[in-house]
Amino acid sequence: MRLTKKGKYAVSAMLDIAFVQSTSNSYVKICDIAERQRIPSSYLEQILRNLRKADLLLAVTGPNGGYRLSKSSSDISIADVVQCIEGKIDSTRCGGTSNCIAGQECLSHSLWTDLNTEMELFLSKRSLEDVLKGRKVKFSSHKSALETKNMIVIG
Amino acid sequence: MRLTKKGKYAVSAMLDIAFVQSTSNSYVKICDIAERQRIPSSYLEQILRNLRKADLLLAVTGPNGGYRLSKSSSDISIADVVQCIEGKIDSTRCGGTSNCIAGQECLSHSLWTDLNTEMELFLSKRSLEDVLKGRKVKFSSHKSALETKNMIVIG
DNA sequence: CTATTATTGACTAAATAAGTCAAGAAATAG
DNA sequence: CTATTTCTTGACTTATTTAGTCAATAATAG
Repeated sequence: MRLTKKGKYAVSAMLDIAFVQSTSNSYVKICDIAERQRIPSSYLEQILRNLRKADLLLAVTGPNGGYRLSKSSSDISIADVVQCIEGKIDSTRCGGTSNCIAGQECLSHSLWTDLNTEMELFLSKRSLEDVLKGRKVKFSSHKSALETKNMIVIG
Repeated sequence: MRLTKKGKYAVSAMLDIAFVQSTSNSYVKICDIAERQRIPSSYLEQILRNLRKADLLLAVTGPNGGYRLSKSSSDISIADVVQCIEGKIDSTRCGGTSNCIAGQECLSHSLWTDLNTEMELFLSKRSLEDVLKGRKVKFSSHKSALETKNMIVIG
């Protein structure tokens, strides 16, 4: 499997957006996400662009624009996000063709495909909402999203 | 998690050795493993060296020398092999320190550590022997290991 | 019109993985 | 003891991937 910073940034960003949406109705700007999640904003642009193309995000240009989840945070799995950014998970040597060596499938082939399946399952079972809920929130609810901006550590 | 060609080569090589040992008593030479498993032999040297340093292999120099497993194939897990080559699996952004962002633990932190745990467990549960046994062997048992050499695709 | 914000694609830099090499040391067969 | 076989070592190069940058463009609210 592949799980790079880019994929982790993507998950952090999606969780950030999901969180902001859960407390306000506004669109979320790249630069705000970048600041909160400590992600280089020009890199984040690239990432959010892919998430949008994959229809996981909606974007609105212009003043008060930004990003929104395209569907409920309970309908987007971590696997959706990771696969969008990292591509299809594949641990095999042959790229899944089973032509590992001299046209034959090797034994570790199924070891790696089984591992893939395991990981995909793990990430598919968890929605953004699940992950958000897993957290003991660190700020009191009467504060606005803006006020607590610096405290949100959803990364 | 990290799982590169190097780690997969290592697993292939260990399975190859385990297999040869299960049919004969001889030490297994780098160049034979390299040929069967299609691994650049000078790269394989480097890999086997690490497996030896980690006491997963024993080596004997000189004519009829080569490598042997240091213990039973049922006592060496895939996790042992992968961790020896790839180092400790760590998917978190902070390197496990929980200082993800501004000194605070981020929410996805536990997502990634849980994923780590899951994968480690998966690989720990499988010994070399288990993986070998999972295979429907493709050659009849009356042939010698040497005769069937080219058919062994344990990769 | 102007300010704001996403969009695009091509670009560079840094890190990591993959692979090579040459010289050496150990063991053994003969 | 000598020639051959085989592992040992460490430094090296190259290729690939990841990470990050940038500048110009397009859309929209007010």
